Amino acid sequence: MAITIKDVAKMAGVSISTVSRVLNNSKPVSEDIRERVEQVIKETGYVPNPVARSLVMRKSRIIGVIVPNISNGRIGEYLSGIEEVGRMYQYDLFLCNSYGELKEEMKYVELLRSKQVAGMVFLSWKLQEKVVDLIKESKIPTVFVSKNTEEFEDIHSVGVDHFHAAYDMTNHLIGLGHKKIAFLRTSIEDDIQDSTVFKGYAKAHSDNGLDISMNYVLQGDASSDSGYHLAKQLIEMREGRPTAIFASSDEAAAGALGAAIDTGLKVPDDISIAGYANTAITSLIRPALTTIHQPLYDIGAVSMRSLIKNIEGAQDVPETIRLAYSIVERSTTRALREDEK
Amino acid sequence: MAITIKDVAKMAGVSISTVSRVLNNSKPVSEDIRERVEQVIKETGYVPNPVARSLVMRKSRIIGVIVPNISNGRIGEYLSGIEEVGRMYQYDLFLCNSYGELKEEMKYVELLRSKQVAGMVFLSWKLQEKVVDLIKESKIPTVFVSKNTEEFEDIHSVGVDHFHAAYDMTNHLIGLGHKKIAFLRTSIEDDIQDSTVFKGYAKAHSDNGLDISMNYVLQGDASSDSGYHLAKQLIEMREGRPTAIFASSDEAAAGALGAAIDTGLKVPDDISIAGYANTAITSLIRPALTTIHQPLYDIGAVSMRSLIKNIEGAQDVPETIRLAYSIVERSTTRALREDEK
DNA sequence: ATGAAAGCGCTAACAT
DNA sequence: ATGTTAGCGCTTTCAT
Repeated sequence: MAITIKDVAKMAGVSISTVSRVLNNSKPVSEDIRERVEQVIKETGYVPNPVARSLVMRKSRIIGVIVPNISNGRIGEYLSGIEEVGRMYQYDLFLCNSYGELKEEMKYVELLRSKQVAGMVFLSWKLQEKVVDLIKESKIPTVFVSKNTEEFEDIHSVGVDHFHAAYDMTNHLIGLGHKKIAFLRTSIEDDIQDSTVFKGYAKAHSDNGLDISMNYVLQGDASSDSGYHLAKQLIEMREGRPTAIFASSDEAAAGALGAAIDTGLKVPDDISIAGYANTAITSLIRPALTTIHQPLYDIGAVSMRSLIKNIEGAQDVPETIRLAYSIVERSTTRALREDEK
Repeated sequence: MAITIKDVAKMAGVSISTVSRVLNNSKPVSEDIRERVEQVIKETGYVPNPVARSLVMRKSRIIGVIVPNISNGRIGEYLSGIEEVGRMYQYDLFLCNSYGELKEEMKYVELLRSKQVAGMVFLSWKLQEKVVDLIKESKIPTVFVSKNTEEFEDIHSVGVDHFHAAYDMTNHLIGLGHKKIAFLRTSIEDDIQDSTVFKGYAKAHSDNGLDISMNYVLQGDASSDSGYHLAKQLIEMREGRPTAIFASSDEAAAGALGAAIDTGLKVPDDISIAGYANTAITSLIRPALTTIHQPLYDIGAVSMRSLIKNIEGAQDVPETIRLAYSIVERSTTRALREDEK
């Protein structure tokens, strides 16, 4: 059996309340007694039992983290940031993999609530109203990271302005002379018009007096496989083959690049490709991928810090934190010559 | 306040022990009472408080998972497997990122012990004796995943036979006619002779009557950056440039490939490259990377399953589980012509 | 400033 | 078969 507060009390010749007081600095304790207790703690290596603590305090130093896919590179980078600041503030992480499924998300929120977590970081490909409501009702301080956080009111969220990010990239492509820009969607919406990223893509077109053709807007998921197959479809178009592909995930963009190379196309000579998020693979593949840099690690870190501030300050002002993104032009995009436009 | 066992007992008109019994099926309860209690539970949506449970049982349904780097692709795949079977058996994951540092690893083991986790999955780039000893002493059921598990006795481990995997790949390369095979090491050992993977590389040479040149054995880490710079060194060699590079991580191999492409070399025409682990990037990059397939997801899943079996069976027979690996020949390697040998 | 005692929500030994 | 009770290890009134 591990040593308990009782043992420490006995050894120091004081009551357990006193030990608790020196442990938590909750009430004044005379100097000599404090020293005696601390001495015993050091000697015995006593560590308070966090389980007992949580029970009585109805609160733990555990942050529940719900993610849609642990093995995804982007999630990994968020997680690094989350973990880092969690550790800094002595919070522990309780990991839940929702597979992006609403049912799982709901289940995990309930689970975390029963675990008495101090707070939650909720990452999702696409936020659903039902979970948001459940979380609000649970009163557990939560920060959200998702592409569609702006659809909800009164929630804490950290991220990038996805609408403008997509807008800027599309605009950039148009500025390069591209008019036939395909868009690879990576999340399933009931209605495409709901997609924040798509809205940015569409707005950039209309602002430039360009129509978008739904033949160029393909639906898949964020995987490289999906990008590969979608791009293949695009490349095989008899006429009107797009001159650029904008994928809303780096993986899908990498897949598209693979498809281009496999079908003998040169990138960016024959087709331009742009990704989304600036994950590690973008600078690893050749040609290196043009993408939108998003400070994933920072988003993770900031969301965690903001969450902890919220927990400890017991404040509850919904905050929307937007971090800067930037277009990173690498080697998969180029300007069209006049005759190509 | 959430509803407790007391409330349920009162509402069902029974004692809390009875409720506890139907909850845990620990003792016979008459059919009608059981039904009444279950009815109340359903109506109220009561969920037992796992914290209180852990306190009295001195055990939780939490598995601590210590990993060296969450954002690493390989770790992500292990984690998926771990998470999946954990979920299947209703165990929750407590995540710790050690950054591969012994100090952190030790700290986390202590932390997890105080959290009364039911068991641990310990992933490490390189297992150190100190932490193994600490874990053994803690008596917490633990399964290890690391390249050097065979250096330790009486530990549970799941993985691949890294010695033979490296041996086979080197042998394969030699069979292709390569005699000048560079080796990119990815983990820092005090003594290179300690490295299991290096041993495989060396043995394949000696078995084929080949000497290894330490000029070809470069030391870096598992990152693509490291692979990039190391490969660049190799490529710039005035004479005796290696005809093949065997990197002990896919990322490093991908970096090496980038270096080759950037310096105008054709792969595999001018140089062959092989990686290690068959992570997602290997089939994403072009040319697709020859590597050693390791069932990462399965290793995660099997280690978790084996751990749970251990926890629940209360057995403690150290087991060494070796899963099959295989050489995956893709497009970064080729056979040398007679005149090139 | 210190100690005694209640109680957090639950399980399990003991009693009936 | 069911209820009573004693903790699990800790924090926090409430006395002193």
